[in-house]
Amino acid sequence: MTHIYSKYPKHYLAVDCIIFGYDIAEKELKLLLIKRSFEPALGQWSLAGGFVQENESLDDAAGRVLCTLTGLSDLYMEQLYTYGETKRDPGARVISTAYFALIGIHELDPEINKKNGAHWRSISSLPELIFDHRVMVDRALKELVEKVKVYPVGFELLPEKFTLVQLQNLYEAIYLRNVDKRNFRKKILSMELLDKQDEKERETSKKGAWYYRFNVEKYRELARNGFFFNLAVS
Amino acid sequence: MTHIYSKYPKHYLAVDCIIFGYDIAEKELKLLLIKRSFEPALGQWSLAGGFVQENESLDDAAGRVLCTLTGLSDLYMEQLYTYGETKRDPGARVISTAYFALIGIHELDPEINKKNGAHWRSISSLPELIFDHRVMVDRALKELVEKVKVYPVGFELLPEKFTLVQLQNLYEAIYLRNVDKRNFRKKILSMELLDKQDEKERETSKKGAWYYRFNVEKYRELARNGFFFNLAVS
DNA sequence: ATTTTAAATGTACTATATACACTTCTAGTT
DNA sequence: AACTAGAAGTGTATATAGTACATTTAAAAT
Repeated sequence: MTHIYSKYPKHYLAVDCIIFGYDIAEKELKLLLIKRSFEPALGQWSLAGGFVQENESLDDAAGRVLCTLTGLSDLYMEQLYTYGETKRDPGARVISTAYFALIGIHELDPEINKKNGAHWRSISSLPELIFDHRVMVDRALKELVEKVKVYPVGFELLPEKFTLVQLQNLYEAIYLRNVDKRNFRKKILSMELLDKQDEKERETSKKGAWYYRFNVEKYRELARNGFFFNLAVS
Repeated sequence: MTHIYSKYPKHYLAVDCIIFGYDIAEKELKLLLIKRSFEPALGQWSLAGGFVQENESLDDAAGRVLCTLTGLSDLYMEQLYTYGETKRDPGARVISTAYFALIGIHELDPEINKKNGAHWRSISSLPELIFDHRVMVDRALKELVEKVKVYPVGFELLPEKFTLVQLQNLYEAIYLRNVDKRNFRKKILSMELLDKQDEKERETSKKGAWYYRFNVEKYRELARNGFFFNLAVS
């Protein structure tokens, strides 16, 4: 007996991951891209992707792709959009769900990258990407800008301990504009979500800059009570 | 010769549409739901959906489903989220991309609804829905609330001509809270996007309320120059 | 003429966002 | 020991936007 749905066509389904990182030294937002080692489009740059298997959800598939590539699990990850144009992949019709992920570059072993053909590339000078991957990246960038305004996701791109200067530089790299130092500090500190550490970062200045940590528990507690994170600039 | 992707599994792909309408008289947000006339889940309530065909994009599929159901094309429509849990449909593994659409209830011929088994149901008293459709609706509702704050999409739910009272009632129905009449009017009128008509709505009061029209061209022009629509309330 | 009902209107206050420049700290140099 | 250099750190005044709030106006019905 044929299945009730059997008169409908089936499709290849993929996930593609837009993986953001932030380079503290260069003060630049980066993307983890793959130099393809297989056809079609061998040798060209692409997002990390993979086909959705029978027994895994979309989220699982994206998590698997991310974990295979980075060796990391429990990354910040979010579904972005599903791209379903019939001709988007010249190899065959493939529908692809894009995910964006945020990872601290420091967490990632450069050896793993080498092994996987993965490279961090600056947002400001991206190579040409295959298929509609550039469209995905542009959407992810927009989403990231909106997201960091009202959710404390920027911290995912920094190490556990970070300075206010580093945090501000990150926001400037995402917003692509300068932010007033005093207003930025006033705003973030007034939320009382950052715990000042007894330790200074001493690489970039003689004076040194105090380390802070983002207090996730406190944020969750406040958010439950209707608190809204906000670091938007106009 | 087998195709390069042939080692990967294929999947059923569907679209489901969360169709919002607004009842001016009842001042209530509504959803267009289907009483299923086929298995699985015959007789239960569901969103309007359909399978994605070989030769159509996801957007096309959603447009087709909407058009089949309502007889209307060029509806306001937007991709919402893709649901890919393996067991979400008990009939078979089906990945579904949810779209939300906004339509003016007045535009829709009640006869077409009858023919299609479609019914407008109040958001405040929705029946139980099949599969994960309730989850889709909840996400769409959240999205709608955020959307009407910063984009002029609420007008899609009203007739061409509407009064400020009707517009405010719509926002109150979406926000699920009362809004100050004077502040609301001040805000929307200061944007100078509404063209006052020489005609009054006379059904609901002796005095009558002036009709307005939303000026799309003006909005587009302003938006190009960095203007941001905003009818958020805190 | 009076009543009734919903539409229409303005101002004072509060909170948030923005603009802006000097002082502090400390390692390295003289 | 004093000086220099370079980045970290800090406060206030102004402008803008958000909020709270009550009376008048219009017109149909009696």
